[in-house]
Amino acid sequence: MTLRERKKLAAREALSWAAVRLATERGLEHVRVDEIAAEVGVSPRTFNNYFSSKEEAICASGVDRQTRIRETLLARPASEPLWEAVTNAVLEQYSGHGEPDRDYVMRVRLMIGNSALRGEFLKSHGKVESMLAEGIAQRMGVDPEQDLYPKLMAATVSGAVRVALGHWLHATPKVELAPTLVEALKQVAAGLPPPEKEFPVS
Amino acid sequence: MTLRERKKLAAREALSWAAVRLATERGLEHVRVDEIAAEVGVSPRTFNNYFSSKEEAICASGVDRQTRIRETLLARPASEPLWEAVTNAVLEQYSGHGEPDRDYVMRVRLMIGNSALRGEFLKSHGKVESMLAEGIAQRMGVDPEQDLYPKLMAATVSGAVRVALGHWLHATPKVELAPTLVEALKQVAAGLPPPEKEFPVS
DNA sequence: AACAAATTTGCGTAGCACGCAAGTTTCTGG
DNA sequence: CCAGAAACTTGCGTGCTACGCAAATTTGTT
Repeated sequence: MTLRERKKLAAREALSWAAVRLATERGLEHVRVDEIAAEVGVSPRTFNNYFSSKEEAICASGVDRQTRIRETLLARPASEPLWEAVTNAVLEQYSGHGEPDRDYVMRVRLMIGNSALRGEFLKSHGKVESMLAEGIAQRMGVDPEQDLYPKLMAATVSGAVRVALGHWLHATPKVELAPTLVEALKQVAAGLPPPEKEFPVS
Repeated sequence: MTLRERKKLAAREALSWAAVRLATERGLEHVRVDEIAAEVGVSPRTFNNYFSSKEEAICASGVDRQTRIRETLLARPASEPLWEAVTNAVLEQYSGHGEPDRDYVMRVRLMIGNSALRGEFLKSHGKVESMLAEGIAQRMGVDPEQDLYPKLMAATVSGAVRVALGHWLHATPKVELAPTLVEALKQVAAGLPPPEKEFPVS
């Protein structure tokens, strides 16, 4: 990787993290773009070369990492059934911060809590969803524009992840993330069978 | 319904439609907030009392209508199985413009095509998703904060609708909307079984 | 070392969201 | 029908922001 690219990536990440840090400290509305730029030692104009809003900058650090879900998925053994592979790929994404990653929690809470960020959060999940769809299509060897399946599965998985994240954040008493993710994915993979109040007949 | 409320609603809809009309004519970036306000005969400041951006205004007309999905769902006969009721509720939402509603097509195409609007589009679908989750929870008689199921199903359905819409818009040759929706919903309700290349056993 | 390509930066501009404090319309109860 | 209250509209002012453009700087290539 060339120097240029490394520098660019570093700047991008630095800006994103600075944005997150300042926003968690003072609240998003009390952070100005200039300050984020200053924090990194870069001109305000440059900030806008990387991101077109502070909201985007805040979400970027998450998206960038999760965008690799495509590769993560393709790296799974080909023998694995599709749903299993996808589930494992998702879990790998979130296994870095197994549980006690305060920073990560803060960031997600920030994103979901602040209404100005929720929109950008959804937008960012959209990007991840595209990546995932590509990965699925590639693994299945089908054209994602022709066949509904990949996008459908990507949307479903992405939705499940989103819901699981939200639940994990707000649940009282606390629950663990990984099991919640697994449970959510298992349910959608089973077609969300309506929970029976009585025991189902065998 | 009191006069005040009627006027307010009328203003809101007028603003939203004016925004859509102007945006389809000239492209979003060549529409200024002042013009939208002028078109409706209202002060620019008032526009911002209703919407906090042109993007929001454009999506609003769609969201407002679809927000009724909660009532639509609750109005379905209680005897109907959940998935069936949800599917029918969704179809009802989109049956008004069965197929040839040019205005509607233009608006959706505008929203999905323009990158500035895609974010707002996702945001708006998020609102619909919440409504749907509430409806499902209410119909099931469970607490949506406690039980994952309603949000999970809402996210899944909402994702399927989104994908179906996208496919319907871009597919060549053209496909019909309703069958596409039904197919997408059927697939997610079945847990997206991996399509077999060979015939499945039994 | 020298040239080409990409990136940063400052400047200028147009636009926008929103708080606030009148002014205006609608609603309510007597 | 008529006050007084409540809701909504409007104009103004302000600070922030996104982005085009062109010059300066940095990085890559031969």
